[in-house]
Amino acid sequence: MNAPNPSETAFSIAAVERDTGLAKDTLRVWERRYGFPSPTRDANGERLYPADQVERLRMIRRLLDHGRRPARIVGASVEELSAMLDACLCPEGGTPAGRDDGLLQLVRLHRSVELAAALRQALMKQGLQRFVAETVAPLAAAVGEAWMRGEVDVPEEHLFTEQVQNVLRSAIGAHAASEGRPRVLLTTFPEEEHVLGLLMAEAMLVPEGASCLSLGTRTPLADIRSAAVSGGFDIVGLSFSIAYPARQAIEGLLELRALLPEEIALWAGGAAVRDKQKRLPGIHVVGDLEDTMAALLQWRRTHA
Amino acid sequence: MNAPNPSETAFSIAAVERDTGLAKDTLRVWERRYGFPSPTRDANGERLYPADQVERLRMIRRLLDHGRRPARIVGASVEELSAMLDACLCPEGGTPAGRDDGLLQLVRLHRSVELAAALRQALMKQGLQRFVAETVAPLAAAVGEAWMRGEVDVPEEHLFTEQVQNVLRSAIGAHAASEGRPRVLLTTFPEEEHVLGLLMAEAMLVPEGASCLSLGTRTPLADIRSAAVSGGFDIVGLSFSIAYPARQAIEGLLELRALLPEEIALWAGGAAVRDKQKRLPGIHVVGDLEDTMAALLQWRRTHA
DNA sequence: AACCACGTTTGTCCTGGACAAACCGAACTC
DNA sequence: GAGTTCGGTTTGTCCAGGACAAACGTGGTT
Repeated sequence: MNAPNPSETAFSIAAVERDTGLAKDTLRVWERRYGFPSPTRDANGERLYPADQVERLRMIRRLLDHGRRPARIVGASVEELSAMLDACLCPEGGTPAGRDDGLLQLVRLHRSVELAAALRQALMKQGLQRFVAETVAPLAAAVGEAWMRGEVDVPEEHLFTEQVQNVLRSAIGAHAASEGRPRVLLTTFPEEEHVLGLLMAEAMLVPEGASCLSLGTRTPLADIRSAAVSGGFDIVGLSFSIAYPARQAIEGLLELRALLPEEIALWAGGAAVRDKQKRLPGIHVVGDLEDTMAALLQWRRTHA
Repeated sequence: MNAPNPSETAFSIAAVERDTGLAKDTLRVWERRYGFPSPTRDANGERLYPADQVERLRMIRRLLDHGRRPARIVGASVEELSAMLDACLCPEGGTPAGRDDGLLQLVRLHRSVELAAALRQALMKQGLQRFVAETVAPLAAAVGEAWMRGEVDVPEEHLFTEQVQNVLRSAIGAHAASEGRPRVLLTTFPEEEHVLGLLMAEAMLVPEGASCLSLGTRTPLADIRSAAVSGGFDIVGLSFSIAYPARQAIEGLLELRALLPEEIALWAGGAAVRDKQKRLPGIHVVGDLEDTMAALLQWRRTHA
């Protein structure tokens, strides 16, 4: 069962790039500069990364996503990395008390059938908005933390995304296509692939009678503008995951703000833009889902 | 409006990699070997690809996806490439007569609002199965052809996928989660990102009373096996887009067949596996959507 | 018609050097 | 105290040109 088959315990540079998201050039230059990683070589002189080094690289990648810089962490031991990862979690201390980790366990154990069933059941019981606020959002946060800890990986994250997407899209579609105001256009910037933020926003807005259209992820700026103008939208909503570089988000938002006619509002949500309101004049930063509801009410008051 | 701003008419190698899907190493080695592309250089000696060369590279990429080899096409002129692309389309000659290209126009013109509305309307009128067979599938084929011709690009393809996904997922969700047989597990291999094939299959099967679970795209083989076994599925369905290398599909399918218990059937659909039935013993190749229905009937007859 | 051996094509990997953009912290201004 | 400007440092990406294994097509054989 655990035969030390090299093809199972060591990885080519291309495989490591896929697994860690670190470019081949980056892996080579780290080796040159910091002495890590230090892959062995195969008969042909090509790098072979042992599994434990790949694991360390994954931890490093997670820390980079949280804003650390390479110099201090590429040389660190597994224990030090682990300590840093812990420090990143719950900076205010302590896991939210009483959170239901049952769903998280289903994700971790790949229990796809049970997960799908449990999500549908929660939706029925809570209704769409409470389902999003009380089940999906906490679960997404829990999966994100587990990701940081290395307890979930790409396939688990994928399973989670897919099942939540299924449930949310069906529920959103069940609301009769509304003609109500405001008309909201939802999407992300071209470098952002995460779709759940959009779906959660849509799921909060649609039951309130807003009419939403999602362009999906990765829409070029010019396309956002033309869709917003030609579709007669009142609001454009952008979503940013935690891994999106804050600087790039701000730059892109300001550019889009300049592109859009004044009467179309621009809303931005997600970890990358939280607390950046002062740097984003003319843009409404929505910190969380409740903020979204508040923003909606405010818009309606203003445009009565 | 059309100021010859170099930053708008020339692209870095990284930008070309993103736009064409051709790796940086590949672009450099083609330049060395075939003399094309032949980018200019910026002040720092870095490659700058003019827009027309990027366009040619895109055409080349499309031909590669259809099985051509680089030696004959990398040196070709735009006219020759264009002729080859035409030859790839409708090898039997002639566009399907009377096809409704209205939806395709909406995709090409980025009319997201109208597209979403038209799709919903078609669904209402036709019902889920006919909608998939008569509207979605032809539209997907038309978008694929337009992609080959260069008339649609990433953003248009993305818009199309997103809107169809929305409509199909809500329609599928509207069917009460069925307990019926067979129980079908749907997914793709890790290198395959296209999700529409899965959704179309699910949309055909669910109204027949089958109970489907989609794991989404990019599921590792081992995860497919464990999900299929632990979920008590009767059938595992895999979908392959036209760009998926046939060789890799066959290899992966045989490996998965060996991994799965005998009593779980394995179905494969999509352009990459069409006409490969003889090379896939123990695997059911479904050529098109009607084949899927036939396969379902046959399964029920066998397992009565 | 299916299969295998052989030469060719083709993408990926290598080294080691270079540089610009991103980033940090300190000094400075409002 | 909050924000800005400015050097110095870090860091990712790019370059050249060589090498090789895997993928591919072809022609001969069963």
